Amino acid sequence: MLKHGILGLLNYGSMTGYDIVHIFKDSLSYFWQAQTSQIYRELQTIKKNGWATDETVPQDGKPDKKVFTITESGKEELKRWLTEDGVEFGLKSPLMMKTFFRGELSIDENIDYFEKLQNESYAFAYKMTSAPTETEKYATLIHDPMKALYWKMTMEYGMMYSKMYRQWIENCIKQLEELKYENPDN
Amino acid sequence: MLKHGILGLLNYGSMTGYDIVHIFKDSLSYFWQAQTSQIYRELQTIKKNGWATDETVPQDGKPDKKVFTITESGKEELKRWLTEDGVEFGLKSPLMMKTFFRGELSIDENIDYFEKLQNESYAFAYKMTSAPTETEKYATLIHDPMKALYWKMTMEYGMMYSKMYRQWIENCIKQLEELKYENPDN
DNA sequence: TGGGTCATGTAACCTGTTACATGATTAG
DNA sequence: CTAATCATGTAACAGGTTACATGACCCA
Repeated sequence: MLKHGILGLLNYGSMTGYDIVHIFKDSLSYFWQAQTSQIYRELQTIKKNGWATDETVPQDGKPDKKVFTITESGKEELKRWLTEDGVEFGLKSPLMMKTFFRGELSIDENIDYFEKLQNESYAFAYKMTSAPTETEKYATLIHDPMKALYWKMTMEYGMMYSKMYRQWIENCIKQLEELKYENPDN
Repeated sequence: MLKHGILGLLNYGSMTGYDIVHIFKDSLSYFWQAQTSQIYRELQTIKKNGWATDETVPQDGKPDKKVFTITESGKEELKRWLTEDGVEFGLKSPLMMKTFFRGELSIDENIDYFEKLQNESYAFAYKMTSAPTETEKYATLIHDPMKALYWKMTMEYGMMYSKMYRQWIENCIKQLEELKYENPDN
C-alpha cells in the first residue's frame, strides 16, 4: 500500500526520498503514517521492481541527492493498483480495541480518558483546517484540477470523520455521566 | 495490540484459541481483523510472557483442546495497557490512499468505483445491525453490565462511522456528476 | 555554539498475511 | 457421500516500528 502511495507521488514528478517524506507529511499522513526509514526502504523495492530509476545529483553546499523517476512499468503498476478490485473496507482501530475493554476501569477513569481523546481530536481538527493551504503549496506539482479534486475529497473525509468522532466521544461521556449519577458509588 | 485484545478476552474467562477466534469474529472484527494463524501465534507469545497458562483437556468425540487461563501478571499487563498514555489517534486507511490518486482515472471509472463502495457499505451496515444479538449471545460471558456498555460504545462508533462514510460517498458522487455535466468530454 | 534543515540510510525486531496441513465427528 | 464443525497449528514472506548513525551548512 505504501509502495503505491510513493509511486503515486512519483507520478506527479521526479523527486528524492527526502521530498517524498515531506509531501507525505503534508498530505497522505492524515490517513497513513509512515516512518522515514520505511519510505527509503520502499524506494529500494520500487527500484528493484523496475517501477522507478534513480540518478545521483551532486549539489553544492548541500549533500548529494538521489532523484527517483517513475518508469512506464511503474505507471502501469499504479494503474493496475487503482483498478484492481477487492476494495478494502477493513480497518484496524487501536482506539476501539482499547475502548472495548475499558470496563476494567472505573467510570471516573474512563471519563478522563474520553476527555483526553476530545482534546486530541481538537488538535487534529485544527491541523486539518490548515490543510487547504497545503494544496496551494503543491499547486505547481499538481497542476491538473482534476487531480486536486481527489486530494480535496480525502480532506473532506478527514473533516467529516473528525466531526463524527467528536460526536461519538460526547455521547460516550454523556452515557458515563448518567451512569455515575444513577450509581454514585462506582 | 492484538496480544492485548486476546488478553482482554481471556480476562472474561478461560478459553481455547478456537473460542477466541469465534468471539473475535463476533465482536472485535468490526474494527480489527486477525487471521486464525495469528491468534494461535500470539497465544504462544502470551504464554511465553507469563500472561496466561494453558492446560490440555481431552474430549471424547472431539479433538483435544488447550484451555488458556489468564494469570495475575496477565491481568496487570492488561491494566497497564489500558492506562498507558499516548492515545493512538493514528489510522491507516487503504481506502483514502487509493482515493487520493484516483485522478489518474476517468470520471466515469470513478463514479463506478464510488458506487461499488456504496454497495459494500450497505453490506457492512447490515452486518452491524445484527451485532446487538451477539451481545446477548455472550451475556453469560460478560455478566457485568458495565463491561457490556463499552462493547455497545464500539458498536455505536461503527454505526456512526458507516453513516458518515455513506454521506461522504454520496458527496463524492455528487461532485463527480456535476463535473461531468459541466465537462461532458472527459 | 547550538539548533534546524538538507540528505541519506542500516539493523533488529515486531506484527500481519498467505498458503498449507491434519483428522475425527456429525448433520443433511 | 459430502460439507460443516471442532481443533490445532507451521513456514515463508511482507510490511511496519524503533533505535541508531552520519555530516555539512546556515542562521541566531
